[in-house]
Amino acid sequence: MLLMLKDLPRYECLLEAARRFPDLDPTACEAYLNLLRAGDEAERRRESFFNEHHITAGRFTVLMLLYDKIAGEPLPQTPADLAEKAGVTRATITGLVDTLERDQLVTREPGSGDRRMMLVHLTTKGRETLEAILPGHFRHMAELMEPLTDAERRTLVRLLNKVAGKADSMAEETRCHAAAARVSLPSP
Amino acid sequence: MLLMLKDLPRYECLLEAARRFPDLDPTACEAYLNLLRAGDEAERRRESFFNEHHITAGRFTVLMLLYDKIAGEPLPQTPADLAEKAGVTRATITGLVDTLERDQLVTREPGSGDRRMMLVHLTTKGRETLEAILPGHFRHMAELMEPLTDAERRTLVRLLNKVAGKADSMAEETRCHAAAARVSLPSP
DNA sequence: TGGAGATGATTAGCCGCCTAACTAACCCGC
DNA sequence: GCGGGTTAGTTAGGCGGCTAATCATCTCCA
Repeated sequence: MLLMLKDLPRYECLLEAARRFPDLDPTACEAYLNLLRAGDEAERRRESFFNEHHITAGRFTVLMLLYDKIAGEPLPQTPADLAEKAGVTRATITGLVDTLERDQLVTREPGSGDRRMMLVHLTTKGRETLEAILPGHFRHMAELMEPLTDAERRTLVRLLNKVAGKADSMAEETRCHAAAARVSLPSP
Repeated sequence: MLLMLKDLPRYECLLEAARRFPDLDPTACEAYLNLLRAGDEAERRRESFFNEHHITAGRFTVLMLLYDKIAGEPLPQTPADLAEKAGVTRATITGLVDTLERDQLVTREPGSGDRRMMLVHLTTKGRETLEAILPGHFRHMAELMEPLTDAERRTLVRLLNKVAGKADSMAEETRCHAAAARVSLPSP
């Protein structure tokens, strides 16, 4: 969870500041700060909801990934798969699976063939825990989005997708620069 | 930073899932997941930018609060003020100010009158560090929001404000429940 | 066939955020 | 004045994210 300003600067202040900082684009800045704040608020509500159910967002995500295709069968997966789908490093998954295994919500087993691989399975207790949380979680989402009409939700999704796409391409660029740096400096 | 799904479920999957979970509102769920993902992506880009300048988002926020009114004079403030404005606990501010003081970007001094209070000051080095980062930070914001037109930015701000307002009122409600619980259970 | 490099998972250590508990100082009413 | 509740700041401990380094295994090619 990120540290964020509780009360955002007013737009007039941004205009004022833009006079001193030619790089400051007031409408971009306003949109950016509002996005960070709304995302942060939503995350805090989410974590608060999960805390009431004695789980964390990270653990919940792993359980959801193992539960997978909500209509289908739970599917054992490797830590690397989970890391890829969750968008975190494998080391983070190791830590989460450690605590989930301690609480008997998942099990770890050696995988098939390749002896480096592990397979993480959802246990019956894990499935029951998840299914006990899900309805409340869905209601929580619906409550948070309640002030938006369906049309507004569609608009919001469209605009957020534009921003997320841009963020993605910026991340890509950073990775390329890093790779290029590694090539030009073979052994640090 | 929160662990989040990299690829969101498609809308058809949500419709499918809604048949099994009557509490699932597909458009709310889609908007919610997109908000969390976009917020998370933006935070990652932000942290990545700050890392390149050897600072963290938390430390940057504290420096900004001390720099304050961008056009005005740096203003010493108490840790409690900083915590309130940043939306974190006082303990978090203590930790951030510890490292900022170690790096000589701020100083801590006993405050005026009330001997419990401390005043955190921005040092010259702190101000110079911040001013070296700000232009790039503004360009970073502008780049991320570049795919949106001015009209879209205004719309986005309006919709995000609705959601943030709702999140705020939900948090308020939680706090009231907690307070009520404390009253009805005088000594745990 | 055998060694180099790639790819699994894990470990160790840092950081920021949280809550809960503590200390010191303040204020207020008797 | 002085004792009780309140408030400021800190400390201690936990968690979850990250990177970098380690170890085991696999793969591929000379």
